[in-house]
Amino acid sequence: MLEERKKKILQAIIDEYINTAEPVSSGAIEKKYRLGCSSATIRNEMVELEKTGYLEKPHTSSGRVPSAKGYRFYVDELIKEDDISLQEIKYIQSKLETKVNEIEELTQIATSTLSEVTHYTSVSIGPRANFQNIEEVKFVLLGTRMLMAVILTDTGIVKETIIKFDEDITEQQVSTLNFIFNNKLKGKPLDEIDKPLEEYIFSEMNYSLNVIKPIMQQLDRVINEESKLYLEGANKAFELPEFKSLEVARNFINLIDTKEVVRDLLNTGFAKDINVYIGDENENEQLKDFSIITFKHRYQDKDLGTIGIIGPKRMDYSKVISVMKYISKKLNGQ
Amino acid sequence: MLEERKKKILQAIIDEYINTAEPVSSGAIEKKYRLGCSSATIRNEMVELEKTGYLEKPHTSSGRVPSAKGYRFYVDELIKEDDISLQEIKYIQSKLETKVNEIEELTQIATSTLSEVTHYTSVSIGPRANFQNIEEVKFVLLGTRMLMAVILTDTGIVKETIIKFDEDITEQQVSTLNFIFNNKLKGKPLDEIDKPLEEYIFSEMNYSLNVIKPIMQQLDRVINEESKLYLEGANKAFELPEFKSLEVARNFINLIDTKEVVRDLLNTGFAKDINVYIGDENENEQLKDFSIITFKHRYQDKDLGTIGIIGPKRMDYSKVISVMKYISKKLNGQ
DNA sequence: TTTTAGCACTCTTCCTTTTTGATTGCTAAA
DNA sequence: TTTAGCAATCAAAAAGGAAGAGTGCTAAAA
Repeated sequence: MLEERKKKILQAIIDEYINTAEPVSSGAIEKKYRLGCSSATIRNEMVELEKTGYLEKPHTSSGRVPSAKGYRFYVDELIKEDDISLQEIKYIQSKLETKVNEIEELTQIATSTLSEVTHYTSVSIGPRANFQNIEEVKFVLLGTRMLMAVILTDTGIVKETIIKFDEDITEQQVSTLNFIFNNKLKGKPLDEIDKPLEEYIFSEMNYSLNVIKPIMQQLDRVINEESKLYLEGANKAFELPEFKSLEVARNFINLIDTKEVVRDLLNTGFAKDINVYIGDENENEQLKDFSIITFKHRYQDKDLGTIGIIGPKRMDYSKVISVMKYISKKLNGQ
Repeated sequence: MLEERKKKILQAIIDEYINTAEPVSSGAIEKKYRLGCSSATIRNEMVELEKTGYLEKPHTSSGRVPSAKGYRFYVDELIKEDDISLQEIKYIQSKLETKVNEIEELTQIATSTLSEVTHYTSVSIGPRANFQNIEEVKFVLLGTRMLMAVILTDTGIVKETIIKFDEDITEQQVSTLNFIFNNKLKGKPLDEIDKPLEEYIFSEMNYSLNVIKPIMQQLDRVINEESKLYLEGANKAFELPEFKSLEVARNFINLIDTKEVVRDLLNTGFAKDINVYIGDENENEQLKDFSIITFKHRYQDKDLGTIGIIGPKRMDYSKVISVMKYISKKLNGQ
């Protein structure tokens, strides 16, 4: 689709731009990259690459800058595989070996490691609770009027919540609750906890409404509640030259401060292992100046959350994707 | 210590500067504030106020700007009491009425409300666990090799943690654990959970080391672990004119991104109800351009966490302090 | 003695103009 | 098809100048 030399020139321009953040001139390419042709030839090719939409010019007499289409081609066709050093591999290994008791913690360690190695802002979120099946539900009485409900899912994720009552709860009632919920819910998807169970309890058990109602409400809340966002290295963004512009900096802070947008981002589209959204490929207007790269934290093919990077369009895609692939492989058990 | 007229002029200058973020001229004060004297007189007083260190001049022919000493005097002596509107009171009331099951949630609601009403970035942290007494400890078996320990403190704060084992745990063992911990620990401060208990268990119970060791380790971790920071409205800072300077903006992001600094801030010095740290009154160099105002979330005089605001030195101290006082009063039960 | 009008002086800010230098696109020769 | 050469373009930096806000000082007024 693109002749070999054009590819090489495009790759050189994008590599150079990723490094310098300055529009790239034909002269710079001629000098730095041995392509066996003069700057005039490169210039001619650049005109073509601009006509076909891979490059852009900030103004008439400036060098070229990759367009979104250019980046897309770069990511799809020109990316460097395994752009990761031995040192980085060792660092990631040591970080991921940390012993954790909760999966969420491992996701967070992976997220912060990703940010440290790539120097971009990273973000993660746990899996949607309602896609998981219930393994076990346990109720614990705390004091006399407070109940803790602990839900264990088949993916090994534990969710707990506290329910307060206006009247005393007896240990007897707690045992009954434990019995009902475990018999009725084992193996069911979490979102089935709602209606059918409520009906069952009311018909079969004739259970006190004052006790069941708050429990159902709170369980419903916990199950449907979005899991917490974890953000790491927001300050790293400010090292980048694009953040010299106050406008861009402000947009970025607004973006990561309005959690919903980031959440949506992490919750959409997982056709591939690694998902790359470049600039205005994102539906959200706020994201037009940024690129997002995400992948799923999987263990034995179970979804344990999503991890992503938010950075400028001029991102080191090769590095980020290589690091992500490595982390993803490690998380999934080698 | 300062004559009446000087006070009035200082107050006028600071009020004006807080509003406009521009150096304040003698003429502006004469026009806007009815002080019954000419701009020349005000000018003369300003010279004195500068000599005694309350004011500063960015350059020879500019208006005056408050110094740290000026702000300090303003906060100590000139602050407006109850600088809070009826509308704001109503808004805060409605927010704080939200029914919550966990105290942490209430702290967070208070924190975000504070940010919304004042338009500054707010931050909060839970109480130090090891200052609290244990009310109850409960162990719950999840599956066969996972134990959840739930600790209820006398302040009503619930902490839970998961412990994983390499061997199966029986319900029998769990009951024994519940019995031991509750008899031995009730009413004790959380940090006594460590050594004495371990000894007791080993001597009295002859309990399997494989079970007790991980439990003790994990409990120790949970108790000594700092509670999570909650940050709200970081983007609000970018509306302020001082954040036009990239330097300041970057410092701010670095600050709130390195959690330790914020944590230290919230964990120090509670001589007064409301604590104000202006600019370089903060020990940390990073904070020299910012002011911090903090207060304790108390309920029935029990410490439930700390809530604070981080903003520019040119902060609306009257408003922030009034709003904080009101929120603090409401949290403490009217 | 205190206050105030008047005014020269100081600096920043904003605007315009000039200079510089990088880079292109085109032309014509290789 | 490639390349050397060169005029044309335009942003960015530097330089210059005008405007205006504000001060500090002096001398008169209260």
